[in-house]
Amino acid sequence: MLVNIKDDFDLMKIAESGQCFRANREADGSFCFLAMDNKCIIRAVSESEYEVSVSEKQWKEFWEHYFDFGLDYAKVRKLADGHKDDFMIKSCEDGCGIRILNQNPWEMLISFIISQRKSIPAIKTCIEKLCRSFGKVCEGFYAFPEPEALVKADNEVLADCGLGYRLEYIKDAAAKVFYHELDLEQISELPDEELGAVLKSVKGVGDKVANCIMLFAYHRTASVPVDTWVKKIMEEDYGGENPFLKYGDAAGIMQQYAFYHKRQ
DNA sequence: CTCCAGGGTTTGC
DNA sequence: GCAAACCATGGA
Repeated sequence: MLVNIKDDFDLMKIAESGQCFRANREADGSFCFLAMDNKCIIRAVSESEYEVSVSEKQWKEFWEHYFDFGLDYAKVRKLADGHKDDFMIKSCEDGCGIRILNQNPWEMLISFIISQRKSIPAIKTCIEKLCRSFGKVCEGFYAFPEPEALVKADNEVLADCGLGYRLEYIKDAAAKVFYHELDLEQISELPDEELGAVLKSVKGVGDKVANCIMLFAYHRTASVPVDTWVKKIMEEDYGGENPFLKYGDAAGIMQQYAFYHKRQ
């Protein structure tokens, strides 16, 4: 099916933005996005036209929300001009096309627990092994594992996925979700501060990982995950100050532009 | 071989 | 309250 996309949309930048770990460029130039047990192959055919592998129903009901087409990113990028914020103006130009995806909270919880002290390629490898070992077999791919599969997972097979010391964190998270000690859907009603506190009750989830889950799963765009790259930005480009807070509800989006720019 | 990665928890002061 | 030590593994 053909879809028309007029707002910022750069598949390569989104796939490499470090917010999703199961998006890849194929040899033919198309991009494959996997989310839980959903798959979409998408390819640019002209300036604003894209060929997608899913039905109109699936596109409207799932992927439009996934790619966050409800938000005007061109408008967000203009905020940097208003603050005369040179580093952020460059970041917005450089990162133009990035969007904050609406991803599954469970997938983000597990993915970002794994992310600590790992490079992005290593995270992707680790998650792919998890899916291959514990995910449902779908047409041409493995789904992201359900909580039940990880609760019941054999520790040796889990260890072979390269989790390292994070294995007990993953087990704790899976148990809390599977036995409804943590309801990832219900907590979506909570205000930012309480949502963050609940997420941090999971072992291995600290301030940074909680903020990633809030931003990339619950679309709390005021959340700013502070990682090694953001610390570098604050130290090297803003004299120790946090340059994102002044953007309020757009802080997390500006952070994502800056993260992309700094990593280039 | 060495270094470090989208950090968090535990320990010691 | 804070800083330092420690954590297991893969990719560059």
